[in-house]
Amino acid sequence: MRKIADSTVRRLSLYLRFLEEFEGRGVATVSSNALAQRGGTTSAQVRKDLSFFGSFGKRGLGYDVHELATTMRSILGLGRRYRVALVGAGKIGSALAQYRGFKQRGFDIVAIFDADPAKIGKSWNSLPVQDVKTLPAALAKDPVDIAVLVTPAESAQGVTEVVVQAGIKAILNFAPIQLIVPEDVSVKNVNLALELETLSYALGHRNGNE
Amino acid sequence: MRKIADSTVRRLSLYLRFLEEFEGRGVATVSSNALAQRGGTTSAQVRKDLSFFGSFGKRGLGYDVHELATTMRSILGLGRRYRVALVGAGKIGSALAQYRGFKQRGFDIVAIFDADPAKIGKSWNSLPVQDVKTLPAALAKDPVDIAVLVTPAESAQGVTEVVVQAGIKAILNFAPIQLIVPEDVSVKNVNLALELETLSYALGHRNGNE
DNA sequence: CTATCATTGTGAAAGAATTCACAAAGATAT
DNA sequence: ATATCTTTGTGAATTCTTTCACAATGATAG
Repeated sequence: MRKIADSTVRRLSLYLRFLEEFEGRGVATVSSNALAQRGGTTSAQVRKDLSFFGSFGKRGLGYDVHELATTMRSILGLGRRYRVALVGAGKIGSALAQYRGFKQRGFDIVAIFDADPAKIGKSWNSLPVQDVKTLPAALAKDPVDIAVLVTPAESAQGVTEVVVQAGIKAILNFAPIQLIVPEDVSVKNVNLALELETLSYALGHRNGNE
Repeated sequence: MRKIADSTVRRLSLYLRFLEEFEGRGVATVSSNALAQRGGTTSAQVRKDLSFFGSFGKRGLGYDVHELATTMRSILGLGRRYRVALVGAGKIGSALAQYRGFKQRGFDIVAIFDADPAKIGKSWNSLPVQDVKTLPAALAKDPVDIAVLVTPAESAQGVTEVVVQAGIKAILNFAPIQLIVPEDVSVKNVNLALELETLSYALGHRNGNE
């Protein structure tokens, strides 16, 4: 399949959220324009995004909410649950472990690792914090789909190599460095301080919103 | 000044981080290529990004690390500290309140608000959780620069209107909805579940990393 | 059954962002 | 000094993304 832009995939994910919201409210059909307004984009953008994957609407009527939601879930690979390992049991890691949003959307945190002896052995949300040294063995026994890295910047690349070695193909990285990975491994970066810095830039240059 | 792309600003923020790292290691000069490699981009991209703001390098030599870092900080508006109010004292909010990364980079959380009577009055990291109803009065007395919204989706727009009314011009939004704001207010969205969903898309379509 | 209205799907156009490629400037070695 | 090497800054070319605009399709009202 043709390469789909990251920005398109993100929007699909948003559309799905809106579709589920409409579904919950019992709305049966929705137009590209309604989706667009809810997502802060244009109806042409919505239709173009969908068109990369097929044609799902009815002219004159719009899209069947339930049907489109199902299609979106299938495109996004959300028809199954994902096993997630969390590496790094610091402040942010702790919040993620407890955050219900992940589980709600099909992502189950099934293992937590850290290097700090003070944390190893403690239980978090009923999961034991394991020694990161045991990560290869643990993942060999119980493989996971996704690793979430919440380590300090200086240990992130090392941990990356270990999880890649363990066969993981998807990493959500909170450490503020660019990870080097083989090209069949997907990495998404989240950098909270960086988001604040783009806001401080905007405050200094007063140019509207994103 | 000419409108600068958001992607450029984000990269500048990354470059600054690398520059500070080089600075810490006592490196005196750096080439666009060195910065590019560290940031997972190209040297032409680095030079183009910088060129929007001026010309800071020496041909044949590169950039003075300290000088460029100072320039970047000034461009990004990081020559000062920012007062931040946190709205929403849930799991993620709690982690952010404790996260040292913000303070380190000049962002001080100075007030926390929530609507839940069970949380109001408790202290978090030595800051009292205040009733969100008192937000307008509190911000009138002690203004802040940035609001971080960590509320449920359904209350986010309401809170937004309150903080906008209070004169805030920058919002970091963790709620999974598109906030409607006047155009002189900057909004940055962070949506963790959405990041995981782009990973699940990638896992299903096996197309390399971001 | 006909006219009108709503809405999709999509090529083509416009607009943005990235990469290329090279002259200009300066560093370094001999 | 001179030749060679390094690296910047930047227009031009390219590639990617978004928006436009409209024919095609079907719904709806009279």
